[in-house]
Amino acid sequence: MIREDILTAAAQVFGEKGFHAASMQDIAQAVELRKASLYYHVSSKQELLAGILDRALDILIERMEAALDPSANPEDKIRIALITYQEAMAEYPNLSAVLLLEHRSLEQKYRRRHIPRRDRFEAIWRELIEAGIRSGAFDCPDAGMAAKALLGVANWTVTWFHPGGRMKADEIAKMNANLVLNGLLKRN
Amino acid sequence: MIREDILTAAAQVFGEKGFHAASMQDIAQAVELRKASLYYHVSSKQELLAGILDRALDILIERMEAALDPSANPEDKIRIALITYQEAMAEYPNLSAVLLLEHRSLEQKYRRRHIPRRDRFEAIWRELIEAGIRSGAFDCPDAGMAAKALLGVANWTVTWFHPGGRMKADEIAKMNANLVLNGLLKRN
DNA sequence: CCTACCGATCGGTAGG
DNA sequence: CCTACCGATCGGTAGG
Repeated sequence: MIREDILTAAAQVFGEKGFHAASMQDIAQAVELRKASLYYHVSSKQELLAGILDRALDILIERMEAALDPSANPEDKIRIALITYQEAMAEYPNLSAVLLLEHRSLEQKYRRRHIPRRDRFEAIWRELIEAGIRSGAFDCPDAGMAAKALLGVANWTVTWFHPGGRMKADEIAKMNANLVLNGLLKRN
Repeated sequence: MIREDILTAAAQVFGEKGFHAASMQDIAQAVELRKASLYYHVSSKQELLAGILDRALDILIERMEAALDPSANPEDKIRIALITYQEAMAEYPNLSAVLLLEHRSLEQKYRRRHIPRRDRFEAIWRELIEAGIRSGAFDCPDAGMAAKALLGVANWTVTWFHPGGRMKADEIAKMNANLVLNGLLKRN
């Protein structure tokens, strides 16, 4: 589908320049069409942004669900989830960057659909942490805050990670998972 | 100075809308001038952005240096630095948001001046962590990565914190500091 | 510090 | 999917 190609190109352009700095002309050039032709496949720049955010959340949630073993203990679940999440972000850097940094450019209409989905994604993390508190493994006064901290560690990587850098994505993912889990686990 | 007022207004507008979504007209309106009059005090929109980033780094570095006791142990230093940093960000939310999220809108000329300053700021954190590794207090395989993780926890708050929310800034600062330090400290 | 204005570019539409 | 074009707005300047 051409629409998929346009979405991918838009994610790249939005991810590199930011939503408002990117133009429909930039996207048209990336898919080798004229700007006006984009509007046969897409109704507006806003709808394109919303489509990217949907796709990004779909992929990330799907990956995490596929990786999580329901019978594992809370500690292992969080470790697996965190590593999977970070590796998926490294695999789809443009989608991730747009999801995490550009959603504020969404206008009301689309934002009201998106924010609840994003909140549900955040709730997955909070529930994983709550399970670890209930089991007695974690020493943590507030699961919601811990989820924000955990997501801060993971999400912040989109602002600085580049594939050619000193460390590979999976190394970063493991080290961050170790640090976060060490921070959550109870001390004896 | 009127220039200071313009900088403050610009930080607010850039912080709320993002650099490219904000117009010089928006800033003029906020300081009750005509758009053209801004150019008597400021040479360009880019220079405004650069001025905000300078001011933000100046304030944050000054605060941290004032709070740090050189004779304290590494663990206490990091705790104090982290709490001070987060409270300063809560006190200057617009400057902080622009510093952390809008620097990529800087054009080459200004970016080349800014990035080294920002890197030096990051180096402060890495060195604090290295001191803790040397003293034997921290169990951490890579100080640079730990600094990125720590900054992720702190910096990510600019994307979600609002003064009227469930938790106050100083509570968040303390909880994040506890989590990060717990993550860094060696287990016995 | 203002009014008036510039060329460029924006998102989007008409019509085929 | 194209050419041609729209009104609106952009950052910035001229001139006083």
